[in-house]
Amino acid sequence: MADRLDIIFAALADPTRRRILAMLLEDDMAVTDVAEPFEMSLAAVSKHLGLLGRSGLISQEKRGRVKWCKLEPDALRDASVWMQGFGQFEPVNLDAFELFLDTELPTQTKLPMQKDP
Amino acid sequence: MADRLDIIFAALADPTRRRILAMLLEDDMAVTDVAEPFEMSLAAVSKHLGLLGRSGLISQEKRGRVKWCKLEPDALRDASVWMQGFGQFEPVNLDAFELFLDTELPTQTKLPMQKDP
DNA sequence: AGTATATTCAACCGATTGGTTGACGATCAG
DNA sequence: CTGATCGTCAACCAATCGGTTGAATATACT
Repeated sequence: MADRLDIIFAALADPTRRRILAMLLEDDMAVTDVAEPFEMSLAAVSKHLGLLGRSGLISQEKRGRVKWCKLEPDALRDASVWMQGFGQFEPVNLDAFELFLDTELPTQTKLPMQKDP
Repeated sequence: MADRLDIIFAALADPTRRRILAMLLEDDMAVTDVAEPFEMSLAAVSKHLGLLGRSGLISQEKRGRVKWCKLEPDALRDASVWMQGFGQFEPVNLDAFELFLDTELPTQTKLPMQKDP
């Protein structure tokens, strides 16, 4: 039942996981290396990585005995789009932005309003 | 301890709360009216609103016996900026959006990239 | 004053979360 | 084969979450 956005936002709602994502922004890493800067156990970090993997924010590929973690920034798109719906705060000017939406993008532009089952 | 981003993302990680935010995008609402379309108890919705209030995503002002809830989209800015750091992808339509920014808006347009502590 | 409306509070519940530890299965090196 | 390394699994724990119900508190209506 858990919506995709639920999972993404929940994944982002933890500082350890955000820090992991920031680390992976620089380069792919093995699980052990991801865990190294943290003060918690390896198992704990492994769990975080598992959750990030299930959320789609990272992918994991095992090569030999090491499992490589790779950032998948595309997974953030839905969440980002959702937030854009509220982001009239955005760079500047609400009216101009709405005008932009209405004129430049004839198709699917309206903010992704979401029905709930 | 809980970082501001923790609270924001956690607040967004629930479909009920996202739906509430979407409702408030249209207009300010009283607690009872917010609760009306949901199948859960009023108290449950009140809790959600409390959490949204603590997150800063909405503000609440009591006038008479009714408490008005107002969306505060600025609270999303930090989270949005954080996500932009990973979102090399475009907000809506990259080219058109940048054109929009450059033409309609002479001032502060570039999206801020963010360093991580 | 008495009643209805708007909202929260308090206590409770089951499920989930973020962490621990110790054992375990793979895989590599000597 | 032996031993070290990589990573997960399973069981446990305390805290939080999302929901319920019933009582309590304001404020408004008549």
